[in-house]
Amino acid sequence: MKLSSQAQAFVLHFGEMGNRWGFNRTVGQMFALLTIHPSPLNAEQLAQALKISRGNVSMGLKELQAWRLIELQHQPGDRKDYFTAAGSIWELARTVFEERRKRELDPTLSLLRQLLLNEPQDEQEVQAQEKIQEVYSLLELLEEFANTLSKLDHDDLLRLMKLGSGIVKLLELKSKMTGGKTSE
Amino acid sequence: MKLSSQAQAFVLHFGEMGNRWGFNRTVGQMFALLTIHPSPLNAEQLAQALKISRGNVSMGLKELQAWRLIELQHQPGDRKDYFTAAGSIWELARTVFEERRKRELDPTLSLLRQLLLNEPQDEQEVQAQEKIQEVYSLLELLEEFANTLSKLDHDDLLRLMKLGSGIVKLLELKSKMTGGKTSE
DNA sequence: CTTAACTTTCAGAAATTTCTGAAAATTGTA
DNA sequence: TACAATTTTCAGAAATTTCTGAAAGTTAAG
Repeated sequence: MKLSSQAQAFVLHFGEMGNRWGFNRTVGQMFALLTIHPSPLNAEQLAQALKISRGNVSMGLKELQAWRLIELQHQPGDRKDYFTAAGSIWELARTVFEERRKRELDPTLSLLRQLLLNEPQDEQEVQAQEKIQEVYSLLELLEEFANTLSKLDHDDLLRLMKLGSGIVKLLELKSKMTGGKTSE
Repeated sequence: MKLSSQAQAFVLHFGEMGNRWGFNRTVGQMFALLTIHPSPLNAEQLAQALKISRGNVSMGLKELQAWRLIELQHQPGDRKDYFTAAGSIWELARTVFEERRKRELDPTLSLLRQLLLNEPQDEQEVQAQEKIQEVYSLLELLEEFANTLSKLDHDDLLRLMKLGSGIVKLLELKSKMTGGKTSE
């Protein structure tokens, strides 16, 4: 378990970006290491490579499994649990995307839905309600769009992402064919 | 500065989601309050409404300005600084999207670009390099796609997001016209 | 059943982040 | 310029998150 300086830098960086991506430093490092390492690793190896405690590794693995980002494997004749990244880079990215959608969007949608059930009691509340409705509509649309993207197969997703400004032309094309704008 | 229970719940929730969206509790609360409140608020009012210190408000306002999510206004005959959310809900969402792209993608792209400049020294490093290249390509594509989306005007964005599974048909349509798949 | 290999748990320690409030800095007005 | 109103800063306090490591739990093999 000797890391090249390349791998080292990669792992440390993902540790630092961890916060922003939704997990903590060591979880980020563990994920990066399992992603970049060619073969599965066990808890002991992770602890040693990252210089963190065995307990911390155990907790981190649990979290990465909750994110569905790693999977357990067994080596024949070895009782230890070995882990690897759950799939290709693209699959991992998809999973992160989906999990983040769940964690960042769903709780808010659920609360706002709740709030919109109440009857506003005065002018103040009517105005607040309107704002809440706007936020809700936007987030709901975003959620649906995210779902749509999640369901695209790899080729379609790739094509879509590569469209660039061609996307506008395509939208106009569609517009002409069906003869309508969504905002009308 | 009396908050309806609606507004209260909205503000508290955005405080709690704050972490996940890239800022801390009180910054999240301040942003929510400035978004839902019909008129601009000054620092004193924010401190009072959220029961936080004046200094904390000052720091929070600074951060929200760095995010370009609020803007300063002045009331005639009043020396205090008043703040409101910087634009409509849609504009705010766009801004959050762009700022997050900057914070979550750009540093990583920059590091990976750096790592890819090094000549791999052995087989291990060649393999690592390949993985890094994969991650880089994906993130770069994501960044470009995010840029494309950012540049779409409101109507186009709305149309795109509402396409749902229609998006596949549109992609196929394009495919037929130009006669190619991106993956070939 | 027993044991040894391994994993998980969790109380408290350490590290990090956030918050307070008093002092310093800034700014508009006279 | 002087001053009062307002905002900013920042050292230390408080709150929160993360981490450790020893103990408890689990599991496969004999």
